[in-house]
Amino acid sequence: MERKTYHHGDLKTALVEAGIDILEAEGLKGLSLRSLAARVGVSHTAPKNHFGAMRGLLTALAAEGFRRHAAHMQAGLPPDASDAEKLQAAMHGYVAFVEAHPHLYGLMFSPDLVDQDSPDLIEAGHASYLILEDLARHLDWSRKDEPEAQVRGEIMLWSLVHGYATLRQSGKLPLSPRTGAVLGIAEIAPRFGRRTGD
Amino acid sequence: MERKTYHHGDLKTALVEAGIDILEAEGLKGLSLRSLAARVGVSHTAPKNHFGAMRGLLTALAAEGFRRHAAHMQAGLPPDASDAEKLQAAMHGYVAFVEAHPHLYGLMFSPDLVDQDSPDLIEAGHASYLILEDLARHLDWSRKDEPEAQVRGEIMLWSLVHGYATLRQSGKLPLSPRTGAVLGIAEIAPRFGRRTGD
DNA sequence: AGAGAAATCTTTACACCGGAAACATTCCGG
DNA sequence: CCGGAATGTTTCCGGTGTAAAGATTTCTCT
Repeated sequence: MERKTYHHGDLKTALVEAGIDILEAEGLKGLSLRSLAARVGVSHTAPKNHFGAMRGLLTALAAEGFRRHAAHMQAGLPPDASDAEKLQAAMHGYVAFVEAHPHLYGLMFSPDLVDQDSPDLIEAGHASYLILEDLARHLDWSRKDEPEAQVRGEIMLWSLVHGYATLRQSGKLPLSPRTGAVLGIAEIAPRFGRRTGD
Repeated sequence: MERKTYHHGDLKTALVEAGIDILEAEGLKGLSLRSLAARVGVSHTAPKNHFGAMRGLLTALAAEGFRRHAAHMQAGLPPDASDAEKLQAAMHGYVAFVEAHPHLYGLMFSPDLVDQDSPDLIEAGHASYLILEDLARHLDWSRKDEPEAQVRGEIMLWSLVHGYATLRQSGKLPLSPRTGAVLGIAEIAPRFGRRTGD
């Protein structure tokens, strides 16, 4: 990458894009400030002006990861379908995204590498979570003696998808298609809650 | 750490113990071959004889993590209790361990840092999983049209605990005690499956 | 338009890191 | 008891993140 001007023009977004590219191609260990800067055609200290330090860069990458994650789930929702079917599709999209971008998803949940207080990250993460939450809202988790079971149910749903996806990612679950299929868990999930009106 | 003999005597286990200590005190970024070797009182290349490289050391740490994880769950099981109560206790112990040793648990599920083919790691990981599996075996997940629902149920249970624990660890779940309490999810979990004979 | 301030990028230097290679010391089995 | 194997050290190398100081461009204000 050569450039003619002293200033890059849009270095910040270029670094984020190249950073995600490296992350997906080589994983975290392949992502260094120097290799990243070289790819963009800039000195290895240039990123400091935009991200402060490595931690800031990784935080920006994680936030972008949440945005892409949300977009991927959103894009996979069938427009005319029941809530249960939409939830199923969202969970399927969730797991598929993790499987397609394991390093990026891992970074998104690495508090040691990412600044959890970043407003950008918090907003992107919350927006992503809202997709699942909205779909789970239509399930009835309540019991008379547990007024907060609804919220707890949403957390459970998230825990289930996140846990399954990360276990797959870490190679702990052999992907025997009949037992571990993504669809399997997405099919069975809505049975956790009794649908309203059932 | 000073020593009088040229040979350490039991360097391998000393490195594992010190490695876990550093991991828990400072996290992964604080764990370097040099800092570790210095703490044990040995040159920074000495670990190579026992672990080959950094990857081998981290693999040994992860395997030890699985052993401690299993021991922690096992120790927390009430001796005279129903299967449902034991499962509850095991899940509680699972989450508690992750919360007490976040960096160690994170390493245990980091395929980029750990050799997933290590026999030692595989055995330790499997032994740990068996605790949950045995307890979940007494739940009846089966439906007539899904002969493999039992296995799928065990995977779901593991996904749920693992997902909840790691979401907590990553700070994504605010620990509002009434909604996110560890006990809450442990209480609600057995309802996923219909107990045999209910 | 022009001058000073701010933003952006480079160069240089430093401490730390993991790993390879050659060497020193100790242990252990024939 | 001796020679090979195991264990540990020294030295060196390329690579890393970051701090500091200087160069270049753009922005802002008058």
